[in-house]
Amino acid sequence: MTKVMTEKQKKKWMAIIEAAIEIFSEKGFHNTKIVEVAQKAEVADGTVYLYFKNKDDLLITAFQYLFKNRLEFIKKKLDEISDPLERLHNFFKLHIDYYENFPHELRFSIIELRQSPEFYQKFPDFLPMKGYIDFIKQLCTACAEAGEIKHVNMDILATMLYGIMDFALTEWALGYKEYSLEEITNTVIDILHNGLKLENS
Amino acid sequence: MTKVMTEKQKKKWMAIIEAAIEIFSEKGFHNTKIVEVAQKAEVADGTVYLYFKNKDDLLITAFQYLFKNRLEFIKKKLDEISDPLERLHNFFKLHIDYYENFPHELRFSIIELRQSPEFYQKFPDFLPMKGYIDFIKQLCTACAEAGEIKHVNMDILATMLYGIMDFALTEWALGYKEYSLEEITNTVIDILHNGLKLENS
Amino acid sequence: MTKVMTEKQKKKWMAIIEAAIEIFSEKGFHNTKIVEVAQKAEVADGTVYLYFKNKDDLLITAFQYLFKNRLEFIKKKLDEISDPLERLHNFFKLHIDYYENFPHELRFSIIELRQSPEFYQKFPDFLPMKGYIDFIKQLCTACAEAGEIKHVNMDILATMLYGIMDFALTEWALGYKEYSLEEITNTVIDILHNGLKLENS
Amino acid sequence: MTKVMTEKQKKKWMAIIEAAIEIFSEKGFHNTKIVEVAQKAEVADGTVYLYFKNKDDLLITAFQYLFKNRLEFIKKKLDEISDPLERLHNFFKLHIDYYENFPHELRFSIIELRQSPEFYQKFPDFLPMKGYIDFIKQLCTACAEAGEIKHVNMDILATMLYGIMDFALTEWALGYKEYSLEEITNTVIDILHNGLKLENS
DNA sequence: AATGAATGAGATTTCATTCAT
DNA sequence: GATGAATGAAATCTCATTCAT
Repeated sequence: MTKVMTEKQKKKWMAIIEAAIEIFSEKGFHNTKIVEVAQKAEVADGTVYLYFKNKDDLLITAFQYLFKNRLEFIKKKLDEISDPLERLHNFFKLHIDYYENFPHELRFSIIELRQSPEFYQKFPDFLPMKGYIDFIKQLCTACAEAGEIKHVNMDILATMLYGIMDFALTEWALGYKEYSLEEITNTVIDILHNGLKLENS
Repeated sequence: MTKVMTEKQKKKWMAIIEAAIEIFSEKGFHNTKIVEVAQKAEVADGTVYLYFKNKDDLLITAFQYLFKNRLEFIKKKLDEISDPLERLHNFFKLHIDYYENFPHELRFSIIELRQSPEFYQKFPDFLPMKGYIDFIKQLCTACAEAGEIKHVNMDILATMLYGIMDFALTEWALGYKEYSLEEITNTVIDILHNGLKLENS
Repeated sequence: MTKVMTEKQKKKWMAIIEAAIEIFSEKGFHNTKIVEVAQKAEVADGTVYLYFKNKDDLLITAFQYLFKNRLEFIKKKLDEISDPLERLHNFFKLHIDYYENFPHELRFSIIELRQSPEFYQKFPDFLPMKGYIDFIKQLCTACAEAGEIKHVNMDILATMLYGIMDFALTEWALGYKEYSLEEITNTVIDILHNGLKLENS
Repeated sequence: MTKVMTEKQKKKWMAIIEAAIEIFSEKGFHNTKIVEVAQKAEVADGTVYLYFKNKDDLLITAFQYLFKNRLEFIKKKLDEISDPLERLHNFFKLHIDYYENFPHELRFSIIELRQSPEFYQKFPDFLPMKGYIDFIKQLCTACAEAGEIKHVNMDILATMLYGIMDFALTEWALGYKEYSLEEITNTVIDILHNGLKLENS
């Protein structure tokens, strides 16, 4: 794809990406046909190849687009808050909110994120979650520095937080559990903050 | 496959399952060719179809085999411990130990577990994690009843615990982080038990 | 296949159908490989599937094409004749002529027409001979109404006539008999018309 | 297969042939699996290959067995009749009777008789109908010699007669027509004997 | 640039046949 | 001789990608 795109081309690029995300999340990468994506984006099959090198490239670009969007959405909202702990708690809520509003993006990032190792070997620079987890780490570090939480390994903490959210959302999305997302959020925040230990123990 | 198998057949069945797990975890389900599995198991392509209905069946059976084995392995070890909290902590350690010993099983269960929704629709009874999470729930409930931890929603707690382990292991397996698995385990246990709140806050 | 075809596409469609008829009649349906058909039609394997849903569809469409063509060819020629008996006799001759001119169509319709019951169960609407036998029935009925032949069960008569032609042609096509097709035609017409009874008996 | 068979082996041979005829006639040659035949005959798959060289051989032998049996059955019955015309008429009735009693043999001989030309090329000696049509020819010749019917080309007449019966039975077997087999037989005999010409024409 | 018809490599699965027991 | 597990060749059909228009 040429570097500079006209407005019209940018629109087409986005139409394809968004069609791709929607269908990837419904059917999974391997069960998605390029024709379907093209049809949903209202372009010809061949056109997809004018904008993306191949199907892999479409997937990767879709991920990056998705994570970048989500992080921007959340960062913007968090800008209004200054207290570090408050910011961390709200991050959780926003992350979960986001998926309530864009459910197939959830399915997409959950289902397709974990590609085969071969995929990662082929594209070692594909680290869509990195920016995301780094941001969580920053939030945690800020809390620790403000004396609001303990000093633990912040890499581990951030990973742990992402993992909890990711898994809980997965289970919720797959419809196995009856509890509400809000209930999850509150329970998780409570456990993390206060621990499981009984107060008087 | 006929219900009753001779010893020889059982061996072949296992050879195929294990070859499948290994290759599925290296390449992912869709990039694995039955011929490869057959070759690794040292049987002919057609033989795979004597033991498994089709590729999907092979995947499903592989999962069930894996989860059953892991849970049995862990349950056996935990039998020696009676203190509920001790049992919960050890469960963590054993879960993580297990994967240190069988690394491609980790990759397999992490990578392939979350199939496309279509897959779940096709096989609604395929809930390999269910038994696993139920067991975690039992461990937690025992702790709560013994007055060792707070009474929270045990479904959420169990899911959360699984999610943490799962995600941390994924990150570790994919090689993004330098910290050791032991460090993860200890940090996680500490956070969950004592919370992130500073002692004197 | 889309309903509307360009001239170029129609040509390709016909090339495939005709290649199929030729090879089906040489080798039979089950011994015909799609690749062979594609090669003879000078298209890629995949192209066959752009024009026909699958191999069964190709067979069915080929039949319909063949019977429709033959019936049209014969009807056109018969239009020039008005005497009912004359028309019936000429129908015979034309039917047989047709196959002398298009020998593999003969082999095709003879060999493949009688598929397994399963085939008929799968495609209950596939009655390529129906139009053909109905037309014979009309010819016979016209003769009877014109007082040129006896009133017998016209369904049976039509079926009988088709059966005679079909079987005689088969034997001839398979090369068992030395007698000419013309000799067959004349003998058959004589027997049917005058009966086997001796004049003076 | 060794030339000399014990009683037990003969039984097995027949069990396989009869299973084959039954399944071939239900599903057609190409849709019949050797395993199915073996199961119905209550032998192992491998055993079929002890008695028959391969699937083709099984088909050929089945045909020969069938035609020989039918012809013997009919000849025996006809032995009781001496008038040539009577014998010819009864041949018709018996032929049709036979199939009423053994319906899948009908389907079998109708469906599978006309294999691909390749099949005939491979097995030029496979002429199961030959003996049958020859017999019809003898019956006709006898009538002619006895002055009961006209002298026409007896090859053609015999072929014609077989063709009529075959096609009428096919149509009847496939269930397209409502008329009874008896009605067919009588109409056919009448037409052949008296012709279609009106008496007074 | 956009189209979509055409391509053809590739993978699952079946099943006739073999062969060790 | 009988068994039936194992073999592996073979064929349909799909779909990412190309390319003539």
